[in-house]
Amino acid sequence: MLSNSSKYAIKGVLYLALNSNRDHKVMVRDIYTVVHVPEAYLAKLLQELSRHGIISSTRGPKGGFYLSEEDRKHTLLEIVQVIDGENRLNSCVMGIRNCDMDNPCVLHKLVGGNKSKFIRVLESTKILDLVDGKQGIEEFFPL
Amino acid sequence: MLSNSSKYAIKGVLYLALNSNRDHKVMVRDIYTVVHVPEAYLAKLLQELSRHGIISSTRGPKGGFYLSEEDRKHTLLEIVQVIDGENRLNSCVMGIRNCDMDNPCVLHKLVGGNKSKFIRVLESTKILDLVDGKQGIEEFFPL
DNA sequence: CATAAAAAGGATAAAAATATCTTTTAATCT
DNA sequence: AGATTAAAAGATATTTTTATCCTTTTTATG
Repeated sequence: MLSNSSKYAIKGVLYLALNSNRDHKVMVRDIYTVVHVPEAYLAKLLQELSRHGIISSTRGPKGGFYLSEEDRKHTLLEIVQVIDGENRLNSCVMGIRNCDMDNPCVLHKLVGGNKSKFIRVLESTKILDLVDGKQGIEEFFPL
Repeated sequence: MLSNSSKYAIKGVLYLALNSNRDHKVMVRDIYTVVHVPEAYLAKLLQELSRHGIISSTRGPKGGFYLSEEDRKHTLLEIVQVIDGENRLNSCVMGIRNCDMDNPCVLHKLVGGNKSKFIRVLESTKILDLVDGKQGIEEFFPL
């Protein structure tokens, strides 16, 4: 449903949400040990998100990745779509051909409701929603 | 969430549910064109299910795969567990360490509810439930 | 008993996902 | 300007998943 890559990406972004801003950028090196994702791999994912304007980055000394206030308004779904592509989430849970959310097959009806709900959650959850909750920051870690 | 292999397996079993019984066994050859799964690959999956006693088979002329009345009482979850292993479905949706359904992380709470529901559907749906519905057989195909 | 039909099993191949390594580009700081 | 730092980009490697092929074993039937 979600690839590892997407999960990694979300974790990375969550770290950024908690620990970065325009004046405090963080290097992949600071992130990867905390979120338990291989450094180079995480770098790739963040680069991809950056290219798509989901997160921000600058090169060079004092550079790094960070989230602007605007960035924080992006949804989890946007992250997933950048990393996994548009299709993965929308295709039939059961892999049935010619079957999607609009025209669900019999198996789809069984489980499809849950899935669309899952997507709706991703769609309606902004990055800032994750952090602005009542929970303390600690609750997020270890990721 | 579900591997392709699991989906293939479920489709194959569904075909068996609709088209086989102890007195009418079917060959992989009859199934694979209908459910759009590569012949040899489907054979492997069905063999695996057969070894685990989820479906039945006999060799030789007039042999093939089929579902006994007992077989039909197996759940979709059992199929998935044979094919994907126990772990895949139970691990955290977000891939967070030390997080499972009993001790959900923050991200888990967001989406975890949907997932456990998904699992509960798989768990509570027997093979015969799929076929005994009001829907006509045609509705299941093309798979 | 011979033969053919069909699953079972083993070994290999191809593709996709995951991960690492190396080089390039851009920013900052002497 | 030159040195250094860090992301960006590109190339390569590894692992897992998916798929195929080929041989062996079992079994019904003539």
